[in-house]
Amino acid sequence: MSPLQSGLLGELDPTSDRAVFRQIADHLRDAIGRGRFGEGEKLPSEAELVEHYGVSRMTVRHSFSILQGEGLVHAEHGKGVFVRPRPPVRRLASDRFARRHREEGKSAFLVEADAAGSHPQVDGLEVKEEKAGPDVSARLGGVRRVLARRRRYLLDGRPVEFAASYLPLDIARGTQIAEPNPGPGGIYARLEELGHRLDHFEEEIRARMPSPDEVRTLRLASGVPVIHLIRTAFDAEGRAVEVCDTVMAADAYVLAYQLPAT
Amino acid sequence: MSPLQSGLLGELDPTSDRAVFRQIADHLRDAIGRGRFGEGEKLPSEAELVEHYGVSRMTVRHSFSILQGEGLVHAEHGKGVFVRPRPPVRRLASDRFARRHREEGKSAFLVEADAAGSHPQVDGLEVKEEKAGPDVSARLGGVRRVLARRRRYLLDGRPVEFAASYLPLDIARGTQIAEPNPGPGGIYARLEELGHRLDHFEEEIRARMPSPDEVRTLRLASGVPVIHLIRTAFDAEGRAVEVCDTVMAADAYVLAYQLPAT
DNA sequence: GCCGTCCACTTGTCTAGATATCTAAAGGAG
DNA sequence: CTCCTTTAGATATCTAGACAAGTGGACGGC
Repeated sequence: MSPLQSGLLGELDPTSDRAVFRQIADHLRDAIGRGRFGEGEKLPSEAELVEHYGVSRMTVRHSFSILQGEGLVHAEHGKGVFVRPRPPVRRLASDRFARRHREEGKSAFLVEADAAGSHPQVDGLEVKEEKAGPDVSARLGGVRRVLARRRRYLLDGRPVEFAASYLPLDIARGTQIAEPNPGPGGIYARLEELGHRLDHFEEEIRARMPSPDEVRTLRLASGVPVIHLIRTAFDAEGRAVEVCDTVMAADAYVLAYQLPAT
Repeated sequence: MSPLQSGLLGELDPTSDRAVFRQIADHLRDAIGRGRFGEGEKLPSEAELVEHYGVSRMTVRHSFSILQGEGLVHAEHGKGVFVRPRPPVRRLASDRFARRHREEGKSAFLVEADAAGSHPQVDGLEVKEEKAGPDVSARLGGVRRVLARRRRYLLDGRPVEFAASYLPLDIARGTQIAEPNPGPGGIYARLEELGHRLDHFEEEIRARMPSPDEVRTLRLASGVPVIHLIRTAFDAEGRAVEVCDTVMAADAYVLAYQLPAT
């Protein structure tokens, strides 16, 4: 174990009433903030910090767990604790469902990812008829049974988002929307061909910590929230024709909207 | 200490390779999910769980810390660990800056909160001229110095959001925008009176875990992310006339947007 | 009735170990 | 040179205790 360079991290303040593990977390956070430890770089090992601060190992681990909860660092078993690199973010523009994009024939996800130079993938596709949950049913105007399309999206091999689309059965049953591959332009193009000219979308955005299921599905590091987006598509007659429920890894996305001032 | 009702929580599976503290966290999470412990209700004390599972206290505490990180529970020193109640959420509609609302004379925050039956407050108001940070400068088209307006918003005494508005000095200096109270309709009404007819807004949304500063300012429970919203206002000539940087407690907000399908 | 003290119960912090498991590099057998 | 074993160092899990500090009720003095 190489000795820790003095001055790299400060010393504990025994007069402070701030808990020791918090002081150590503060030191490390500060050092990361100052760029003393760069992205992806390894922090001092637990043993080194035990030595440096003269505390027990559990105390140092507690400090690390604080920083993990903040999403600043991540631990790798047998290797060390590393500054978490900020992954490239995908920008979701508010015009991503504009008709002109749909007419190019590829789905919104694939078009955008290609443009950003990433390798996109779709995964775990599942299409089936099922009973609508209460929330979905309410948003679709009370329908009981829906066609559900679920899928997961990956960027350069990393899962970033999974989504479920729900459509009323009287619209989707027997159409290409009920096929695994909905064809060029995606289900929105098919909806318009079926006479449901899309008028507008409503999106609701929440952020929260992920459930254990979501951690698994999106392979989330600890300290990474999710963005929960619920989009409802309305046709020209004002009918809700689709609800899309999307959960995104928050560190992979920026959502961008343009609002009129009128 | 009252004995734990048997059957309330399961027993450990010694053959499982899942860590004990995770199994306990799973049991508690499951029990909360099933409504076995309702919102605001007290979970069994550490000592009771130590007794029930036959493990050491640190192990039980580890389980609790997992659930805290997920935002499911919160601990109160000397009292117990409680299921975290879901606070009422405030819905931010995408037309909240529409001119027709501005003309009513009250600020967007106060109007909405009153409508929702809550008691709104604004706090820590600070108005001053300063050097623009690189991000703000870039968004405002390269201006170096700006007027900064900072404030914190509270709902029924709970801080839910703090925001900083930045305006180019050549627009704001010497106007009512530079006063603590910008007058009826807020700074957007003043901007329009000054000849900057607002054309549209751009909003960028991110979600992440809060910094320690943000935890303090918003009095955030652990396991609650923040929504970071950056809005840029453009006038009819296409000039960026304001950047507003807002950090919101994620558990207090739903953002709603309406998008055209064209 | 009121007020303070005391006590039981609670979570918060910290220690000093033990054992397990994973990683990567060094070293030896073939 | 290749492949396997060993080994050092790293994190993961768990224990059994110690003392600190906040909460709230019981109880007694007044």
